[in-house]
Amino acid sequence: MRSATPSDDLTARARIRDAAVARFGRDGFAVSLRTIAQDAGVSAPLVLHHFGSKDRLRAECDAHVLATIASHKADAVGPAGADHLLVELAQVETYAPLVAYVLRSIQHGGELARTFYEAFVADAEDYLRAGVAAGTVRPSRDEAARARFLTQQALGGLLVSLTLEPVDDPAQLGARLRAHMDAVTLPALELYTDGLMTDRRMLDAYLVYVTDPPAGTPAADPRPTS
Amino acid sequence: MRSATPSDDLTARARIRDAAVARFGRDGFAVSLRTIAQDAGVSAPLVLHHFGSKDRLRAECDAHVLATIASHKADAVGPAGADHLLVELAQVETYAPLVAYVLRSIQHGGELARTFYEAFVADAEDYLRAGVAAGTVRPSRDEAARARFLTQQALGGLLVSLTLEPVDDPAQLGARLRAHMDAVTLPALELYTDGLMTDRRMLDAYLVYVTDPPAGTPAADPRPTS
DNA sequence: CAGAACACTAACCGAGTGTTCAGCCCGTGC
DNA sequence: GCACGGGCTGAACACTCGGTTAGTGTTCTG
Repeated sequence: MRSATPSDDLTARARIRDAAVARFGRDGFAVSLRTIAQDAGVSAPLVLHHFGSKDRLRAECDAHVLATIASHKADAVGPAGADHLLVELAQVETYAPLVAYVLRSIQHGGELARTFYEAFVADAEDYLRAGVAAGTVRPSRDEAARARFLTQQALGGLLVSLTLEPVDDPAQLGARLRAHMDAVTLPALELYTDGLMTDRRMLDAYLVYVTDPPAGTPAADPRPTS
Repeated sequence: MRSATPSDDLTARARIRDAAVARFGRDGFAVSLRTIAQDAGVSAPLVLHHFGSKDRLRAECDAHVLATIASHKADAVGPAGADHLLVELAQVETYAPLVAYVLRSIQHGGELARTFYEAFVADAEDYLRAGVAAGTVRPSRDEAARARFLTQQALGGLLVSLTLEPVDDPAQLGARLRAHMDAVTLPALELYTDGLMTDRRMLDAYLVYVTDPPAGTPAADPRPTS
């Protein structure tokens, strides 16, 4: 579809899409079409005229954000995965709205959220595998679970921080994320380097527990009558 | 306020409040008063008659959930803090809606969310302090930051997991949270026991970086021309 | 210049929202 | 018997929402 001239993408349609991305990222997906239209400097029906419905506008925003960030992912290959990419990207003023949109999307759930999340998990798995191969990262008993765990926690921590102390001005999102990283780096590096426990008792206990669970269903089913 | 007879709290008013907590937890705070009223088996105006406005109903739900969970917190003093309390509580069928409400609240932000979060952070700080004193937990260079970091990540991970794969039936929330803990326990214990890195290079590099930052703005400025 | 195609808007629609109001039902006190 | 008052409801209000329609200019094409 959309076989029109390339200049088509530089006109009001793109303006509306960008305004929608910015508004969605700022205020969530419950914002009205009229607000978006006003931001773009057009009338509300024109939004529908171009995108058909609010859902399709949302879908187009998803695709746009996904494509834009994916195209800039190769460049920003840093030492840490997952959230670090978003933080780096949010520093660049232009991409801050896109990052806000992604975070809003993950907070809200839905298809794009899962897509991004799975991509982050895959990235983390690659990084960890490379680290293990290089000898800088300890191997895990379940590499996939560890990659998922780490990205889930990193992304979730970011989200909690941002939800509890929301950033009003999207221009300050970059600084805000940087502050989050600053607050998190020391505890994270401590934990990643030395761990938390002084001995292996809890881990060992869990390992024998999980390989040889105490007879019957563990704790989920209070009455294992079957 | 509410100096009425104690039986007042067992009637429709309480029924509406409970229905509201359940619905808010299930579908978020955007649900209509009519839906809540229907759940409670009353008319929509009666909800207003009892609570004045939707906001005040929300506030009353907040207070109720906060009081109920706080009163049961002393009992469920477990080994891990923060999210573990919620998981334990969600196992009990009666409290599952309350837990859903809390998580929904943290996802949404607002006052109650901050209240709960800060309480969790304080709890984690206590646990960690006790662990350090008992010699089972390594001391940190910044205990407050570590407590905040750990609860933020644990809570955020829970939230991300639940948002990306939402649970439809509130009765399954307990099982769902238990599954999350199962998926997370092994990587977490591995990380807490052995850490992630094989050497101290990154931590040491960060420590000298943070105590003696390279002149000028550190990393935010891509062109340290100075 | 005619005419089609396009970008765009004012006015409107039906649905759903929180909220208000007049009044019903029913137990209680005179 | 009857007024009364509180729990409660149906109808309706004012408002906003996403979406539709009909019609305006503008612009490009032949």
